[in-house]
Amino acid sequence: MNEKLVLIDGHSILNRAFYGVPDLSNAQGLHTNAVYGFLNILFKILEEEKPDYLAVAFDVKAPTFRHEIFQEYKGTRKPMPPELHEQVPVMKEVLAAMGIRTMEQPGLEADDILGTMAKRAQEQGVDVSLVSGDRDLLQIATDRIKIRIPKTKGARTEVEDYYASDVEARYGVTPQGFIDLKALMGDTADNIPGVPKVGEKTAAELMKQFGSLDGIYGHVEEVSKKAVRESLIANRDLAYLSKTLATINVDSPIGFSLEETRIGDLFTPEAYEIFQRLEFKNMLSRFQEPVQKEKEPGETFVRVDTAAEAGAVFRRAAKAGECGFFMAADDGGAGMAAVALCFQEGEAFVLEAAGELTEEFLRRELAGLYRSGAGLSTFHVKKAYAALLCGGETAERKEGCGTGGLFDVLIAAYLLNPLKNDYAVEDVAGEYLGRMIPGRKQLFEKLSWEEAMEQRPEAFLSYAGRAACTCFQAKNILTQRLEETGMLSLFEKIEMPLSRVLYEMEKEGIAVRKEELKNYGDALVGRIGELEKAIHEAAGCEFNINSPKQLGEVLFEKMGLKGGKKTKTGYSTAADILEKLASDHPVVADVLEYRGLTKLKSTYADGLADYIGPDGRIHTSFNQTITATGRISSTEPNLQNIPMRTELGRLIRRVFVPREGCLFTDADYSQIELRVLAHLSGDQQLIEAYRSDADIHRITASKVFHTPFEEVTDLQRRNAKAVNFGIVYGISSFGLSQDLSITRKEAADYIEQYFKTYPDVKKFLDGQVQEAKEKGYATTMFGRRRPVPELKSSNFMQRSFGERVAMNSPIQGTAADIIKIAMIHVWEALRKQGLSSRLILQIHDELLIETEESEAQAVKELLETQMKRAADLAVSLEVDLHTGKNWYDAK
DNA sequence: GTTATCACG
DNA sequence: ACGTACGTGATAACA
Repeated sequence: MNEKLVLIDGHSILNRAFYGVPDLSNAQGLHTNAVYGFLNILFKILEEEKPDYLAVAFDVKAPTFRHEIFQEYKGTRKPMPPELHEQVPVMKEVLAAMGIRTMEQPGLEADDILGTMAKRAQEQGVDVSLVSGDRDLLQIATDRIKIRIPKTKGARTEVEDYYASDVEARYGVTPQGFIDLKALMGDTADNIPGVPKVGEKTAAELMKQFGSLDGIYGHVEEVSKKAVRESLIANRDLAYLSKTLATINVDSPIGFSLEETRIGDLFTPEAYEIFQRLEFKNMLSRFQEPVQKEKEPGETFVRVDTAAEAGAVFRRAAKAGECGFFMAADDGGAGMAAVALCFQEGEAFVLEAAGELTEEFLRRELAGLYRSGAGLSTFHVKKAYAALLCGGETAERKEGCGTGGLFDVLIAAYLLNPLKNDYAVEDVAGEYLGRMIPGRKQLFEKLSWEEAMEQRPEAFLSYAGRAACTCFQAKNILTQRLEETGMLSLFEKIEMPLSRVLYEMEKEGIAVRKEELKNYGDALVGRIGELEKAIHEAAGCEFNINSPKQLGEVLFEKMGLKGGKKTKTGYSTAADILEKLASDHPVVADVLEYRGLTKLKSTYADGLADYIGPDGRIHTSFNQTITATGRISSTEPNLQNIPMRTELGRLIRRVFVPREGCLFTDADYSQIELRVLAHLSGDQQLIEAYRSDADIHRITASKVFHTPFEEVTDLQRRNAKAVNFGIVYGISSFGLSQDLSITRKEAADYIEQYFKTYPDVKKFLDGQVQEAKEKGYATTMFGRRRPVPELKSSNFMQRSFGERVAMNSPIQGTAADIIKIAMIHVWEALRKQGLSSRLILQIHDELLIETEESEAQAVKELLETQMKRAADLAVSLEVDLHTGKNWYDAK
């Protein structure tokens, strides 16, 4: 078995990875997608080849790059985008850390280095795999040198392999012939002139006929096309010059030997640190276990397993006055595997729920610690309330939401960077304490806390201990960062109290009538069956209507509807496309109806049923650290997207009911985002419009279309409404034209008129973009920040997106801040007034209260008061109130 | 696991 | 010329 060398064309693969992998960046804003993609390709190749030697070649100077998709536009050399440029040194750093030889040499192109290395290795009896995205390398393929070209196919990469024989099979020329082919065609991107009049087709034909460049010139008179023949004769020198230029020099004077490329351990501690920094979390699992650092000097984790000792630990924590704790609890606070405490740097006590230390015991002790008035810092406080609050609250903490003294590291980290997909204790440790610690996934993969505790006791001890220490230590720095960024008050006054409110709302849940839900679902089945039959009949075959792929094929190929391609995988069958085709064939309407009904059935009728608990209620999760703008989200199930817009869908709200003796009170803000816009922009026209208390869309229509208020048509009002929405989203004429099915020109006119009507709105929006460009983030009225890294992108699309985000985020975010404030005040007012009515749902601009019948009036007044006064704007906040015996009736 | 679709504000 | 509305989450299909 021969030894094996893998050679990689560095810039080419990096370039390919850059365009093949969606934009990624780490916490420092460094782009990482190309490096990530490169490593994925590298690992795939290494797994397949298991080589003995490995090296990566770079050009010394690579100012420009040519991407595959630009190859057809010969001569277009795209400058390397800065997002890619900044990744080149990072890539080299990564390779160096992994002990992989990088080869670059002034005066030599990467191709020449690769070719020479490949040839020398071959001479030494070593098999070679050369990985490049560039087909030019095919010329050095032999029966021992394999050229491997990675292709991004959808999500994963496939590799095309070429030995010399494969080149011939695929292109009809030998690797040598490949050079001649290029010499004939030329390649402006590589500054190879080629022979005028000879393009891709002609060159291939000539090569087929004569076999080589020499062959062609040996029989040049036999070239049939006159123009080509004359050009060949006239440009003989040019052709041979081109050949020289196109030839990769496999005898370059390189200063690299095969031996120095021998592979060592790639997964070194240095590499581990870089991977951490780049946030390539899923790649960390490739590292051997021992990479998890030895305990830092002076770091001690103590396992405590008797009640007496545990009690002493809690007393010491209370005495210390400041304590970080970490609860290893998987679901919403129900089961707790362990709790770890840290009240002195570098020292943690881990209390596992076992033996004497029952969960109940731990909860009580924790609650006692909290009642003692100690400052507590933890990660995901919402999960801890079940413990913290057991046994009641102290009188002083019954004021407000009682979150004084609590600090949630998760929420703080979210506020400081709301764009991350997930937050974990280990990330906070790395980002804010500069301490790299092994992550949960890395240590325990998919184990539950309970399993981790049993199967990896030592790792569990140190993870839990470190987590507690991280909470303890991070509080200061996070507080400081919140202060510096102007978000401390947002954190203390809004987010922390809100976490308590959300906990209570989740615990409360909402009652759902199971039988009625079942009936609702059953009622859909009949019609779904009818539609299915009708659609299959119209199509003339049975197929899965739920498959966009099959549906597209049936509609657009078999039935010949004109639709054209829309998505990268095929035809779009989205509702807005189908609606435009509804008049072409009756089956389209059936498909749309079928879609609507199956959605109701699967997501709502069947989907919700799975979440009804033993208490007959659904307890959703309200997530506080998900959205980029500051909204909350709802999962398992999502109760923020229960149907509303169609009557049939809306009927499902009848199954959501208040408990016995209660009714629902529903309160929603009227156009809160537009009112926020009026306030933030200070536009007098818009403010006046709201002060006049008339239909805002109608007023806008009247002004924009220069029509007396009374004569505004429904269409004009609808258009004005769409413009109003568009403004909030960060308007573009294209987006508006799509929404209204009008031309872009007309849409642009509407927008222009709108801005003439409300000139300060335009000033405001422009200012927001400007400010976000300068600062790198957008800000809400309450200081919440959303970073907008897209504004720096060199890509037009991305940058435009950034601009819309810069316009939208302050508006959506401020509205989110306001309703959060309202929620806290409503919750506190209910408690203060001793009412038993409960806040149970929030749907962005709407609150739902399960209201004790006798408290109906009090609740109404309280809701209206608190919601209206949640923020002091230049326009009033209006609230619509409804009551009913189910959610449908209360809207 | 990713993609397309569609429910909500 | 580029190709889009802002913010979410659940489902089914498909790889």
